[in-house]
Amino acid sequence: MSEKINRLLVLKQIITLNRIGKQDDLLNILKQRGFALTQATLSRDLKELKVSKTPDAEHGYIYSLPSHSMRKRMASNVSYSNLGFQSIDVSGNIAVIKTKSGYANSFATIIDEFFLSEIIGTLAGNDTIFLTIKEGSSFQELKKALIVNIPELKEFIK
Amino acid sequence: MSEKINRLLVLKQIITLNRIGKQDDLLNILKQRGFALTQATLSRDLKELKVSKTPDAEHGYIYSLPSHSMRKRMASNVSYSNLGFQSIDVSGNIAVIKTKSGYANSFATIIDEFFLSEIIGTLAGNDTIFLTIKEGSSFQELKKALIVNIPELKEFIK
DNA sequence: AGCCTAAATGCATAAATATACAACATGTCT
DNA sequence: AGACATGTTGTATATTTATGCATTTAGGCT
Repeated sequence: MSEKINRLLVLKQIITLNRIGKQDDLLNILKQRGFALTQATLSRDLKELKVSKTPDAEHGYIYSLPSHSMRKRMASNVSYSNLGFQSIDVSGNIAVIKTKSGYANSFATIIDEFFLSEIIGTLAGNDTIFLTIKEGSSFQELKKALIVNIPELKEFIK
Repeated sequence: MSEKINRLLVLKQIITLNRIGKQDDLLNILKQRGFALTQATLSRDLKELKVSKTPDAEHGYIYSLPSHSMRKRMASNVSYSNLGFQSIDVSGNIAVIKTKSGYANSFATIIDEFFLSEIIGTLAGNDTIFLTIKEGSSFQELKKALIVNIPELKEFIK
Protein backbone atom coordinates (compact mmCIF):
# COMPACT_ATOMS: atom_id res chain seq x y z
CA MET A 1 0.00 0.00 0.00
CA SER A 2 2.67 2.43 1.01
CA GLU A 3 4.09 0.81 -2.09
CA LYS A 4 1.95 3.13 -4.12
CA ILE A 5 3.04 6.23 -2.30
CA ASN A 6 6.65 5.29 -2.82
CA ARG A 7 5.97 4.73 -6.45
CA LEU A 8 4.35 8.12 -6.82
CA LEU A 9 7.27 9.82 -5.15
CA VAL A 10 9.80 8.07 -7.34
CA LEU A 11 7.69 8.82 -10.36
CA LYS A 12 7.70 12.51 -9.56
CA GLN A 13 11.43 12.42 -9.21
CA ILE A 14 11.92 10.62 -12.49
CA ILE A 15 9.75 13.15 -14.24
CA THR A 16 11.53 16.15 -12.83
CA LEU A 17 14.95 14.80 -13.64
CA ASN A 18 14.35 13.41 -17.10
CA ARG A 19 12.68 14.34 -20.31
CA ILE A 20 10.43 11.50 -21.18
CA GLY A 21 7.82 11.47 -23.87
CA LYS A 22 5.88 8.29 -23.44
CA GLN A 23 4.50 6.16 -20.71
CA ASP A 24 6.30 3.07 -21.88
CA ASP A 25 9.60 4.76 -21.20
CA LEU A 26 8.50 5.80 -17.75
CA LEU A 27 7.27 2.31 -17.20
CA ASN A 28 10.64 0.81 -18.01
CA ILE A 29 12.45 3.11 -15.66
CA LEU A 30 10.06 2.31 -12.88
CA LYS A 31 10.55 -1.37 -13.49
CA GLN A 32 14.31 -0.95 -13.39
CA ARG A 33 13.82 0.62 -10.02
CA GLY A 34 11.98 -2.40 -8.79
CA PHE A 35 8.36 -1.41 -9.16
CA ALA A 36 5.97 -3.88 -10.68
CA LEU A 37 3.12 -2.26 -12.52
CA THR A 38 1.42 -1.96 -15.88
CA GLN A 39 0.81 0.92 -18.22
CA ALA A 40 -2.76 1.13 -16.97
CA THR A 41 -1.62 1.83 -13.45
CA LEU A 42 0.96 4.29 -14.64
CA SER A 43 -1.67 6.17 -16.59
CA ARG A 44 -3.72 6.42 -13.41
CA ASP A 45 -0.71 7.51 -11.41
CA LEU A 46 0.03 10.29 -13.85
CA LYS A 47 -3.53 11.45 -13.66
CA GLU A 48 -3.39 11.49 -9.89
CA LEU A 49 -0.19 13.51 -9.94
CA LYS A 50 -1.65 15.87 -12.49
CA VAL A 51 1.26 15.24 -14.79
CA SER A 52 0.78 16.82 -18.17
CA LYS A 53 2.12 15.90 -21.53
CA THR A 54 3.58 18.91 -23.26
CA PRO A 55 5.17 19.51 -26.63
CA ASP A 56 8.83 20.22 -26.26
CA ALA A 57 11.10 22.06 -28.65
CA GLU A 58 13.60 19.25 -28.90
CA HIS A 59 12.12 16.07 -27.52
CA GLY A 60 8.79 15.99 -29.24
CA TYR A 61 6.73 15.57 -26.11
CA ILE A 62 7.60 15.42 -22.45
CA TYR A 63 5.77 14.74 -19.24
CA SER A 64 5.92 17.39 -16.59
CA LEU A 65 4.55 18.12 -13.16
CA PRO A 66 2.24 21.02 -12.41
CA SER A 67 4.38 24.10 -11.95
CA HIS A 68 3.58 24.51 -8.28
CA SER A 69 4.54 21.09 -7.03
CA MET A 70 8.14 21.39 -7.85
CA ARG A 71 9.62 24.50 -9.24
CA LYS A 72 10.01 26.43 -6.01
CA ARG A 73 11.32 23.52 -4.06
CA MET A 74 13.88 22.57 -6.67
CA ALA A 75 15.06 26.11 -7.24
CA SER A 76 15.38 27.39 -3.72
CA ASN A 77 17.07 24.60 -1.89
CA VAL A 78 14.49 24.63 0.85
CA SER A 79 13.90 21.56 2.91
CA TYR A 80 10.62 21.14 4.65
CA SER A 81 11.96 18.71 7.21
CA ASN A 82 11.32 21.11 10.05
CA LEU A 83 7.88 22.38 9.36
CA GLY A 84 6.89 21.80 12.92
CA PHE A 85 4.40 19.12 12.06
CA GLN A 86 3.11 17.18 15.03
CA SER A 87 -0.04 15.31 14.13
CA ILE A 88 -3.08 15.14 11.93
CA ASP A 89 -6.57 14.00 12.83
CA VAL A 90 -10.04 14.26 11.53
CA SER A 91 -13.58 14.86 12.63
CA GLY A 92 -16.29 14.89 10.03
CA ASN A 93 -15.06 16.90 7.12
CA ILE A 94 -12.54 18.89 9.13
CA ALA A 95 -8.97 17.71 9.36
CA VAL A 96 -6.89 19.15 12.17
CA ILE A 97 -3.15 19.48 12.02
CA LYS A 98 -1.22 20.25 15.17
CA THR A 99 2.16 21.93 14.83
CA LYS A 100 4.79 23.29 17.14
CA SER A 101 3.86 26.61 18.65
CA GLY A 102 3.94 29.36 16.05
CA TYR A 103 4.36 27.10 13.05
CA ALA A 104 0.75 26.74 12.01
CA ASN A 105 0.58 29.73 9.76
CA SER A 106 3.64 29.03 7.69
CA PHE A 107 2.70 25.41 7.39
CA ALA A 108 -0.76 26.29 6.19
CA THR A 109 0.70 28.66 3.64
CA ILE A 110 2.79 25.90 2.18
CA ILE A 111 -0.20 23.61 1.96
CA ASP A 112 -2.18 26.33 0.26
CA GLU A 113 0.44 26.67 -2.41
CA PHE A 114 -0.20 23.18 -3.60
CA PHE A 115 -3.84 23.86 -4.37
CA LEU A 116 -4.78 20.36 -3.31
CA SER A 117 -8.07 19.40 -4.83
CA GLU A 118 -9.03 17.58 -1.64
CA ILE A 119 -9.11 20.83 0.34
CA ILE A 120 -11.59 23.65 0.20
CA GLY A 121 -9.81 25.95 2.58
CA THR A 122 -7.40 26.20 5.49
CA LEU A 123 -7.45 28.24 8.66
CA ALA A 124 -4.45 28.53 10.92
CA GLY A 125 -4.05 29.68 14.52
CA ASN A 126 -0.87 29.46 16.50
CA ASP A 127 -0.32 25.73 16.58
CA THR A 128 -3.43 24.38 14.91
CA ILE A 129 -4.68 24.23 11.34
CA PHE A 130 -8.18 23.43 10.24
CA LEU A 131 -8.58 21.98 6.78
CA THR A 132 -11.99 21.63 5.20
CA ILE A 133 -12.13 18.47 3.19
CA LYS A 134 -13.93 18.73 -0.09
CA GLU A 135 -17.19 16.88 -0.40
CA GLY A 136 -16.38 13.60 -2.07
CA SER A 137 -12.83 13.39 -0.83
CA SER A 138 -11.78 11.31 2.15
CA PHE A 139 -9.40 11.88 5.01
CA GLN A 140 -7.32 9.06 3.57
CA GLU A 141 -7.03 10.82 0.27
CA LEU A 142 -6.11 14.06 1.93
CA LYS A 143 -3.32 12.43 3.88
CA LYS A 144 -2.02 10.78 0.79
CA ALA A 145 -2.05 14.06 -1.12
CA LEU A 146 -0.13 15.71 1.68
CA ILE A 147 2.53 13.04 1.65
CA VAL A 148 2.89 13.05 -2.08
CA ASN A 149 3.37 16.79 -2.10
CA ILE A 150 5.48 17.04 1.02
CA PRO A 151 7.45 13.79 1.17
CA GLU A 152 9.04 14.85 4.43
CA LEU A 153 5.74 14.11 6.14
CA LYS A 154 5.83 10.50 5.15
CA GLU A 155 7.47 9.37 8.36
CA PHE A 156 5.08 11.29 10.53
CA ILE A 157 1.66 10.58 9.13
CA LYS A 158 -0.08 7.45 10.18
CA MET B 1 -1.68 30.51 -45.70
CA SER B 2 -2.60 33.31 -43.35
CA GLU B 3 -5.45 30.89 -42.97
CA LYS B 4 -3.26 28.87 -40.71
CA ILE B 5 -2.26 31.79 -38.55
CA ASN B 6 -5.87 32.71 -38.09
CA ARG B 7 -6.65 29.19 -37.14
CA LEU B 8 -3.88 29.13 -34.56
CA LEU B 9 -5.09 32.36 -33.03
CA VAL B 10 -8.65 31.16 -32.81
CA LEU B 11 -7.46 27.87 -31.43
CA LYS B 12 -5.60 29.62 -28.66
CA GLN B 13 -8.68 31.59 -27.82
CA ILE B 14 -10.88 28.52 -27.73
CA ILE B 15 -8.46 26.80 -25.43
CA THR B 16 -8.21 29.67 -23.00
CA LEU B 17 -11.92 30.13 -22.79
CA ASN B 18 -13.06 26.53 -22.57
CA ARG B 19 -12.19 23.34 -20.80
CA ILE B 20 -11.81 20.77 -23.47
CA GLY B 21 -10.45 17.30 -23.05
CA LYS B 22 -10.12 15.87 -26.48
CA GLN B 23 -9.08 16.94 -29.92
CA ASP B 24 -12.32 15.87 -31.49
CA ASP B 25 -14.15 18.43 -29.41
CA LEU B 26 -11.73 21.14 -30.40
CA LEU B 27 -12.08 20.02 -33.95
CA ASN B 28 -15.82 20.43 -33.90
CA ILE B 29 -15.63 23.91 -32.47
CA LEU B 30 -13.12 24.93 -35.10
CA LYS B 31 -15.35 23.56 -37.79
CA GLN B 32 -18.30 25.48 -36.42
CA ARG B 33 -16.18 28.56 -36.73
CA GLY B 34 -15.61 27.88 -40.37
CA PHE B 35 -12.24 26.20 -40.40
CA ALA B 36 -11.78 23.11 -42.50
CA LEU B 37 -9.21 20.74 -41.12
CA THR B 38 -8.67 17.24 -39.84
CA GLN B 39 -7.58 15.83 -36.52
CA ALA B 40 -4.09 15.33 -37.93
CA THR B 41 -3.69 19.01 -38.61
CA LEU B 42 -5.12 19.90 -35.26
CA SER B 43 -2.65 17.62 -33.56
CA ARG B 44 0.16 19.44 -35.35
CA ASP B 45 -1.30 22.81 -34.46
CA LEU B 46 -1.42 21.89 -30.81
CA LYS B 47 2.16 20.79 -30.94
CA GLU B 48 3.17 24.04 -32.55
CA LEU B 49 1.36 26.04 -29.91
CA LYS B 50 2.89 23.90 -27.17
CA VAL B 51 -0.52 23.11 -25.84
CA SER B 52 -0.42 20.49 -23.13
CA LYS B 53 -2.96 17.97 -22.01
CA THR B 54 -3.34 18.04 -18.28
CA PRO B 55 -5.37 16.07 -15.79
CA ASP B 56 -8.05 18.25 -14.28
CA ALA B 57 -9.84 17.77 -10.98
CA GLU B 58 -13.29 17.86 -12.50
CA HIS B 59 -13.07 17.47 -16.25
CA GLY B 60 -10.80 14.49 -16.54
CA TYR B 61 -8.33 16.08 -18.90
CA ILE B 62 -8.06 19.54 -20.40
CA TYR B 63 -5.88 21.23 -22.95
CA SER B 64 -4.04 24.31 -21.85
CA LEU B 65 -1.57 26.80 -23.18
CA PRO B 66 1.88 27.23 -21.72
CA SER B 67 1.49 29.48 -18.71
CA HIS B 68 3.36 32.38 -20.24
CA SER B 69 1.48 32.82 -23.48
CA MET B 70 -1.69 33.91 -21.91
CA ARG B 71 -2.10 34.31 -18.25
CA LYS B 72 -0.65 37.78 -17.84
CA ARG B 73 -2.38 39.15 -20.88
CA MET B 74 -5.76 37.84 -19.90
CA ALA B 75 -5.50 38.94 -16.31
CA SER B 76 -4.10 42.40 -16.67
CA ASN B 77 -6.12 43.98 -19.37
CA VAL B 78 -3.07 45.08 -21.26
CA SER B 79 -3.22 45.64 -24.96
CA TYR B 80 -0.05 45.47 -26.95
CA SER B 81 -1.39 47.49 -29.80
CA ASN B 82 1.01 50.31 -29.09
CA LEU B 83 4.25 48.52 -28.59
CA GLY B 84 5.97 50.90 -30.88
CA PHE B 85 6.73 48.28 -33.45
CA GLN B 86 7.97 49.61 -36.76
CA SER B 87 9.61 46.87 -38.78
CA ILE B 88 11.43 43.60 -38.73
CA ASP B 89 14.24 42.46 -41.01
CA VAL B 90 16.90 39.87 -41.07
CA SER B 91 20.54 39.41 -41.93
CA GLY B 92 22.02 35.98 -41.48
CA ASN B 93 20.87 34.64 -38.15
CA ILE B 94 20.18 38.05 -36.67
CA ALA B 95 16.72 39.52 -36.90
CA VAL B 96 16.41 43.23 -36.34
CA ILE B 97 13.30 44.92 -35.04
CA LYS B 98 12.98 48.66 -35.25
CA THR B 99 10.68 50.40 -32.81
CA LYS B 100 9.71 53.92 -31.95
CA SER B 101 12.36 55.74 -29.97
CA GLY B 102 12.57 54.38 -26.45
CA TYR B 103 10.34 51.37 -27.00
CA ALA B 104 12.96 48.77 -27.77
CA ASN B 105 13.60 47.65 -24.25
CA SER B 106 10.06 47.09 -23.17
CA PHE B 107 9.27 45.36 -26.43
CA ALA B 108 12.23 43.05 -26.02
CA THR B 109 11.15 42.25 -22.50
CA ILE B 110 7.78 41.16 -23.72
CA ILE B 111 9.32 38.97 -26.35
CA ASP B 112 11.61 37.40 -23.78
CA GLU B 113 8.67 36.44 -21.65
CA PHE B 114 7.39 34.14 -24.34
CA PHE B 115 10.56 32.06 -24.34
CA LEU B 116 10.21 31.51 -28.06
CA SER B 117 12.15 28.46 -29.07
CA GLU B 118 13.24 30.18 -32.26
CA ILE B 119 15.24 32.76 -30.34
CA ILE B 120 18.49 32.33 -28.48
CA GLY B 121 18.67 35.82 -27.05
CA THR B 122 17.64 39.43 -27.48
CA LEU B 123 19.53 42.65 -27.10
CA ALA B 124 17.78 46.03 -27.08
CA GLY B 125 19.05 49.54 -27.56
CA ASN B 126 16.88 52.62 -27.78
CA ASP B 127 14.89 51.85 -30.90
CA THR B 128 16.48 48.65 -32.13
CA ILE B 129 16.34 45.02 -31.03
CA PHE B 130 18.67 42.27 -32.13
CA LEU B 131 17.33 38.77 -31.97
CA THR B 132 19.61 35.80 -32.49
CA ILE B 133 17.78 33.11 -34.37
CA LYS B 134 18.38 29.61 -33.18
CA GLU B 135 20.30 27.34 -35.49
CA GLY B 136 17.74 25.33 -37.39
CA SER B 137 15.01 27.93 -37.20
CA SER B 138 14.19 30.32 -40.02
CA PHE B 139 13.29 33.98 -40.15
CA GLN B 140 9.91 32.89 -41.46
CA GLU B 141 9.33 30.72 -38.43
CA LEU B 142 10.39 33.49 -36.12
CA LYS B 143 7.96 35.94 -37.66
CA LYS B 144 5.17 33.44 -37.39
CA ALA B 145 5.96 32.76 -33.77
CA LEU B 146 5.88 36.49 -33.05
CA ILE B 147 2.50 36.88 -34.67
CA VAL B 148 1.03 33.89 -32.93
CA ASN B 149 2.18 35.19 -29.59
CA ILE B 150 1.45 38.85 -30.20
CA PRO B 151 -1.53 38.93 -32.55
CA GLU B 152 -1.41 42.70 -32.64
CA LEU B 153 1.63 42.42 -34.86
CA LYS B 154 -0.27 40.59 -37.53
CA GLU B 155 -1.12 43.71 -39.46
CA PHE B 156 2.41 45.01 -39.36
CA ILE B 157 4.60 42.08 -40.23
CA LYS B 158 5.13 41.27 -43.85
C1' DA C 1 -10.59 -12.08 14.33
C1' DG C 2 -13.99 -11.40 10.87
C1' DC C 3 -16.90 -8.56 8.05
C1' DC C 4 -17.38 -4.78 5.12
C1' DT C 5 -16.11 -1.02 2.21
C1' DA C 6 -12.90 1.28 -0.43
C1' DA C 7 -8.60 1.28 -2.84
C1' DA C 8 -5.40 -0.67 -6.12
C1' DT C 9 -4.35 -3.26 -10.00
C1' DG C 10 -4.23 -6.07 -14.30
C1' DC C 11 -6.23 -7.46 -18.50
C1' DA C 12 -8.24 -6.42 -22.55
C1' DT C 13 -9.78 -3.06 -25.34
C1' DA C 14 -11.66 1.31 -26.69
C1' DA C 15 -10.42 5.85 -27.34
C1' DA C 16 -7.38 9.31 -28.43
C1' DT C 17 -3.32 11.05 -30.50
C1' DA C 18 0.87 11.30 -33.42
C1' DT C 19 3.10 10.59 -37.70
C1' DA C 20 4.97 8.49 -42.37
C1' DC C 21 3.95 9.24 -46.71
C1' DA C 22 2.22 11.44 -50.74
C1' DA C 23 0.04 15.33 -52.77
C1' DC C 24 -0.47 19.91 -53.26
C1' DA C 25 0.36 24.71 -52.37
C1' DT C 26 3.18 28.54 -51.56
C1' DG C 27 7.12 31.22 -51.57
C1' DT C 28 11.94 32.37 -53.16
C1' DC C 29 15.50 33.30 -56.15
C1' DT C 30 17.63 33.96 -60.49
C1' DA D 1 8.43 32.86 -65.68
C1' DG D 2 10.56 28.62 -64.21
C1' DA D 3 12.88 25.75 -60.93
C1' DC D 4 13.70 24.55 -56.44
C1' DA D 5 12.89 24.56 -51.73
C1' DT D 6 9.75 24.84 -48.01
C1' DG D 7 5.40 24.68 -45.82
C1' DT D 8 0.70 22.71 -45.27
C1' DT D 9 -2.54 19.23 -45.30
C1' DG D 10 -5.17 14.79 -45.73
C1' DT D 11 -5.33 9.84 -45.62
C1' DA D 12 -4.35 5.93 -43.50
C1' DT D 13 -2.30 3.91 -39.87
C1' DA D 14 0.77 3.06 -35.99
C1' DT D 15 1.42 4.54 -31.56
C1' DT D 16 0.08 5.91 -27.33
C1' DT D 17 -3.11 6.53 -23.65
C1' DA D 18 -7.43 5.94 -20.96
C1' DT D 19 -10.84 3.06 -18.93
C1' DG D 20 -14.72 -0.72 -18.04
C1' DC D 21 -14.80 -4.69 -15.77
C1' DA D 22 -13.31 -8.28 -12.68
C1' DT D 23 -10.22 -9.47 -9.10
C1' DT D 24 -7.25 -8.87 -5.40
C1' DT D 25 -5.66 -6.31 -1.59
C1' DA D 26 -5.72 -3.36 2.21
C1' DG D 27 -8.01 -0.80 5.83
C1' DG D 28 -11.51 0.28 9.15
C1' DC D 29 -14.74 -1.07 12.51
C1' DT D 30 -17.31 -3.83 15.86
